[in-house]
Amino acid sequence: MAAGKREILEMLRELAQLTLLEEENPQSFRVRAYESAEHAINAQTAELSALSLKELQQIEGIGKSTAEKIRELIETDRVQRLDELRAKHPQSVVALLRIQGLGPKMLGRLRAELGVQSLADLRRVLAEQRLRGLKGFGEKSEEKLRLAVAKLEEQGVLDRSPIADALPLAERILEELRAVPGVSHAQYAGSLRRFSETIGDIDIIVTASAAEPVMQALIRSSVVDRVLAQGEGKTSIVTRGEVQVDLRVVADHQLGAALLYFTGSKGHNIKLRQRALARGLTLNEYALSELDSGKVVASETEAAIYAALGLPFIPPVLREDGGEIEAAEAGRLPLPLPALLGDFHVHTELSGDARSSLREVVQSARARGYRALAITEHAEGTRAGVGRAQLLEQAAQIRSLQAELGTELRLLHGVELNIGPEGELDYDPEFRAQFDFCLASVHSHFELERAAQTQRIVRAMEDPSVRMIGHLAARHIGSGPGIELDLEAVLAAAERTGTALEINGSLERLDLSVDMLRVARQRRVALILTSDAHHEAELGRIQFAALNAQRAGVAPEQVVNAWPAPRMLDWLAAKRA
DNA sequence: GTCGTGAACGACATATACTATGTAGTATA
Repeated sequence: MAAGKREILEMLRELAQLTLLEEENPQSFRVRAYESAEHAINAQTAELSALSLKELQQIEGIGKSTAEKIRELIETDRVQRLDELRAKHPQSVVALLRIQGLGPKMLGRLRAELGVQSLADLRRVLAEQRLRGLKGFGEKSEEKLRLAVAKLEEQGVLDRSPIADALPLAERILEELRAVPGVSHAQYAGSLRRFSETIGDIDIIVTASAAEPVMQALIRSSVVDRVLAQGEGKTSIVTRGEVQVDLRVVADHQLGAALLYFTGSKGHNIKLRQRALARGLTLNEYALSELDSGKVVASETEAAIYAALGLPFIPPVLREDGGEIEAAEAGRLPLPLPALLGDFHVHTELSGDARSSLREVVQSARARGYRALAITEHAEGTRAGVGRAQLLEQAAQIRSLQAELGTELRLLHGVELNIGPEGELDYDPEFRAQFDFCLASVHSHFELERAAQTQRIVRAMEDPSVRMIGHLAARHIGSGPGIELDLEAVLAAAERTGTALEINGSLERLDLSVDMLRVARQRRVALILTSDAHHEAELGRIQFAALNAQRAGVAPEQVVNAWPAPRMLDWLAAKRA
């Protein structure tokens, strides 16, 4: 099979890693070039195997050499340069790079001077205490390496955590740190603040009158398994759940610079620092200053630093080094979504897996200023599903509640239909037609092949009762990859049938994903943000959906619940042709 | 490795903290 985007990305990643071993220098131009090519390819949405050598070179960051390697991979399924490097640096050696604290230079010396070619070799020289004999190594570095090897063998390399795990953990740690006397501000930064789907480590910024008590509070926290590093300004720990947490304590007036630095991304930071240099300024995690005099230009807020660099504030979710600085400069940053006026995927205690009463959910929606709310229990096709009699009873309750509410909040009696393996839906057409709002989603048969999955979704869309497809990919971040789909075919069907697609705000799902949204925003497909709340307190999750939409650059015009209330209500009332 | 300038070559490399060693490696965004 011809290589696709995934294979090309894997090739570039491996080239970068092997070249790192080859040159023993992380700053090598080649390593950086492969990494930037990986970045460039990742941003492509076109079918790469169809691109010629020339067309590939049109992509910024792809030159002659990389373009040739990509074509070579597509045409022959192998790359000569890669094979050569693989021969020189066997997989057993590459694997050693995953040991924390072991970089390309030390690894190079272990190979050259002690003949280490695998984890087994490394374990042997550690046992024989031969490492401490090397220049620049001592007992401590030997012990540190021994510990790192043990950790790697125990449970593999530190994995990235799904955001659904990392966010609550970060909130919990922040709560502990905020309780420390002298702390004026504590928040998370890093990929968590950029709202990435998975989080490598949790970065926390604290401003406080003194750093030491804050560091001590973290080290003594019950979540801590071990301390990796501890200095005056920075402390790193690993939690018992194997998540690394980095804490920085800075002065109040440094908060903006610290946040900017620790929020990243790395590529975004480098671009900002280069931009600073071009203006005779230098940017570090403490301040933006004049290069020659050292005079501080801005440091207190991120906005002030961006402004001093001639840029508007760039929201954290956009700081991925994906052209956002250029867009900001040209005034083309995507607009944030306006206040959302409704939620169209909410469960009450009637669903077996939800907790709040109808009244509690409605109260929460009112408090949020919503103009529309769809109550959408699971239909009978799922485990937590609800039968006809109960739904009819709920319809009556909703009618009477609506009478109390007047026009302030329009209640919709909805349901979340289950899409069966063949696209079949719950109940019967007449019963489904009674609902104000039906969404349909996949909850099982994830293993069907791509064509069958696409077909079942399209069939569901063609049913006149279905207004929206819920969590299209049916994935669970970190555990279930979801179903394979022909996204273009699904989008075409959504356009044709006027079916909206959900942006589900549950942190386990975040579905449509950012990648899918980037494709969907090119089409005339209506999108609806939802919380998929199973408790009244979870209505706020709709903001996570909004972050995902913003990250993908979705325009407000495409989002039904970002429209003015009359237009949104018209859309809901409209019967499909 | 890429890219821009000018047709082969030079420029490109942000800024800092921590650790274990006595200058450098590794790590972080």
